[in-house]
Amino acid sequence: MNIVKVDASAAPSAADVVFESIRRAVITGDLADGHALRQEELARHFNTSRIPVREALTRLEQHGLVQIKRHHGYTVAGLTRAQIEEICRFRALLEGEIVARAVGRMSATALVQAKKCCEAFAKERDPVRWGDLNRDFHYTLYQESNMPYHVEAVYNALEKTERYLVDQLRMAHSMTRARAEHKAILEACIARDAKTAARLTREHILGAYERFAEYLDKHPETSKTRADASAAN
Amino acid sequence: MNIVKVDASAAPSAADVVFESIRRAVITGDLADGHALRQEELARHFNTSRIPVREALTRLEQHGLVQIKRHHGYTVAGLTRAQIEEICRFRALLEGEIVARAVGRMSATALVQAKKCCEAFAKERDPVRWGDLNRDFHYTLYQESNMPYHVEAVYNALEKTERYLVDQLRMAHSMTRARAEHKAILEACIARDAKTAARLTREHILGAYERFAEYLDKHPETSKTRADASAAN
DNA sequence: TTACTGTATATTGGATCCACAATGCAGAGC
DNA sequence: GCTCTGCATTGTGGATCCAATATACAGTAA
Repeated sequence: MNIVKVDASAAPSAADVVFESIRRAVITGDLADGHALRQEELARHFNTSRIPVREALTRLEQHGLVQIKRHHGYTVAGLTRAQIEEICRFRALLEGEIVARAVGRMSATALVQAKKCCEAFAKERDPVRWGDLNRDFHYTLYQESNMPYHVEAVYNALEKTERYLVDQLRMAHSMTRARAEHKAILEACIARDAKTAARLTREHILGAYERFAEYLDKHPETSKTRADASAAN
Repeated sequence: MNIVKVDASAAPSAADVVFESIRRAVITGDLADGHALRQEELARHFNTSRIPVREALTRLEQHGLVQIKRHHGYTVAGLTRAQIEEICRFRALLEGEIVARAVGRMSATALVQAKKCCEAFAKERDPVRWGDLNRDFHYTLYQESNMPYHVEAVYNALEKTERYLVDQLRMAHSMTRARAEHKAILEACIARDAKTAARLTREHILGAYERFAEYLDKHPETSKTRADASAAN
């Protein structure tokens, strides 16, 4: 047959669309922490009934991106500073292990792709794209680690904190620092130096948290998030 | 007031009940890998409509305990041997870190409780209870680590593999070995020796996988699971 | 016989409807 | 004025209903 082959059964369901859409809005920070997610309103917004909306919300709840209180509905789940810190430690531990394992297996094409991601990140001037480009760079390095479960865990951890950490990149020197750190990690990978790549990755992640925390200490009032609010119930 | 105080709003929803029930059946192995979960059938079984059943199933899917194929329904998600291995490595990495952190903070009451769990596990003769008792022991050690996100990740990882690994405990000497390993971990914790506790924990987890893998190599035919089957689709 | 087509059945995905809980407010009683 | 009760409104949790897809099978044409 001369017709392009596509798997029609892979078409996204309404619940998939709603899930991805809300997920994106939460992880980018477009939906503020604590924002109430009304089922009827979302159903109208996506032109469906409440059923797919509810499925999307239960999925998001399992990811920890939204919270539910019985008969009160779903709200965007904010993280406390302590939670953000723990998640960063979690990522540092795992991502260090993943790159260490991946370095030995990295193909030439993967390294080329990583270089491109690294450069794209370095060049990008629009802060809203930094999150995606940063993610692209790291996941390119991880893709041949053959540790899908670890990578998935990192992915879930990252998406919970990304909106808080990206803000920190807007600070003076933070972006130049991130560029340099990416470059150093990439070079360690090219040199097949697993130990260094792992250490640099851990430092990169924990350093980002440190700068985020410093920023919060200095300018608590500018915090658009509730990251420093204590558990509010 | 003299009436006992309970939070009525914390009462489980129908979806909660269905979720917990199916979850338990999957992690204990009562529901075999690949088993089809029919919504109507489950709804009748739990005396509800399909709506709470569907919510439970979407939650289980996010946990990776069941799989969905569009318009074909949900099935119990089995793991391949490679996946089990990776999850064990994941647990070893995290649980090592968690105990290391927890050892310094462990209260006397937690240590007493851990000792009780350790003994209860050692004494138990019914294999179906081993999984729970093993979990109780380890989580008692972790509960004061102040790393809830890490513990949660371990919990999710463990529940996916438990049904495969518990079988291995029925083998000759495996249970005695597990008892001894638990005792050694507990003693390292009492001695506040974080490094040893972490090392022993990692060895405990990876050792259990090794013995599981050996068992599979020797008796592939007895494998009630599809752990060694290649991706079946 | 064999390949193909149309239909019946089973089951899922989604829409609509209903019951009940939570909140806000107005009015009664003090 | 203050508190308490009852009602109206809003929104969630669950039930029922409908549409669309997948499978099985019978019937038909070559």
